Amino acid sequence: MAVLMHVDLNAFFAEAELLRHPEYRGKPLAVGGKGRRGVVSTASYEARKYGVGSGMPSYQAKAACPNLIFLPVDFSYYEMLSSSFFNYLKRYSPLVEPISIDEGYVDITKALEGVEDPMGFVKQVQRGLLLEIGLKCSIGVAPNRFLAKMASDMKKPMGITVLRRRDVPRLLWPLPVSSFYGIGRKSVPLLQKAGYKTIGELAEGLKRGDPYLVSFFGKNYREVLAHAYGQGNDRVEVVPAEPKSIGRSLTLEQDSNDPEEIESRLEGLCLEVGATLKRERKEGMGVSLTVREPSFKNHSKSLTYEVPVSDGKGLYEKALALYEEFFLGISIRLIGVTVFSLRESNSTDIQMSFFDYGDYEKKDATKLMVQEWNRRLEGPVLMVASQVSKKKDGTK
DNA sequence: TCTGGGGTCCTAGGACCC
DNA sequence: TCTGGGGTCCTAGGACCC
Repeated sequence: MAVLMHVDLNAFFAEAELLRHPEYRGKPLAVGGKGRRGVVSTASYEARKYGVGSGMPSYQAKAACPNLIFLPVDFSYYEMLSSSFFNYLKRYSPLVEPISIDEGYVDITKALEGVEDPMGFVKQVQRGLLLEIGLKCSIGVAPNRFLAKMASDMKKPMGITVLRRRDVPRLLWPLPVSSFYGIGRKSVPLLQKAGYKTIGELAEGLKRGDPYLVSFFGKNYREVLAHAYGQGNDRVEVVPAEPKSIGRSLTLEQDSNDPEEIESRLEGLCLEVGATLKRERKEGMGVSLTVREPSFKNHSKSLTYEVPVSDGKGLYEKALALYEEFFLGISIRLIGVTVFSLRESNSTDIQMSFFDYGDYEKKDATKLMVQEWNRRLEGPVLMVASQVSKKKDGTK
């Protein structure tokens, strides 16, 4: 049987700030958006005593805790620490799967062979992380991903929880359905109304095949049933999955219906997405524009094209067309743009620097590049312009 | 002074093809 | 005339996670 650890960094953003601001240690601290509409990303444990927590509007956090030290999110710093964290984990087993910036799975089945004190091994992982990098973590140890994840949540901070299948009735079933991984804000009240308050009650209903639950969970039914009885996938994927979409969004400081303001924000977002596409060497066949109304009602318009979007400028043209066609004049709280149907971009920096070939078929772009080379080298012309067919656009 | 930002996955309906 | 059925792609919306 597999042995998996789920390692979860405790109050990661806050602890990361405390590492470089030791003077704030012992004081209530929160990391989040400082703007009028900002929210708390992470609160330190001291701040949590005041009721400050993730998702709370920043102004409310400051009201709840007047001494709160409030710092902006510094993602690239956290990413740096995060990669140290995952590299550290790889010293115990090569089978490490990052799940997010602050948590991951480690398959320690092999690593534990011949180890006399498995609990000591796990304690060493936790202590070493604190000693060497200065980060606190909670660790769940279990025979599969689901149980390991549930286990790491059970003791925080600096907890270690072993959750074997035989422990499920005692340790998992008494928990409220809200703590079940995959059951969120919207589902909890519905399940409660149907009489399922604890995971144990849910497990019983699932086993019984309650038609309400069958329809409620749909194609996930079998997996949820397995999870409720402590069974599940035990594979740890070491090779990172390719991203499926890249996007940016922005909540405006004030709701606006001013096209000039909105378009300039949109352009900024598109340029950022374009920069990420370039850095990740990706291009996308689809563009989606998202708008949130002041009422919090979301709308999205998306289109798939025949020619990939690979840079910020080309993205902005498409996003702007969607904005003008569908959202011009309406009042907006948030605007976002996403590129999807990603594929590997084979464009090199040299190709990109010659010209923007976003409006051309890819093969034509290659022809154009040859032309460009020939022109610059004043060498033989290998192709003539008439052979290059210009395509209007990939818009369907 | 209500409610961020970056993602993944699922559902459902319509178009289209065979 | 009285309405197939499966598969795939696209789009819009929404739940959920960190």
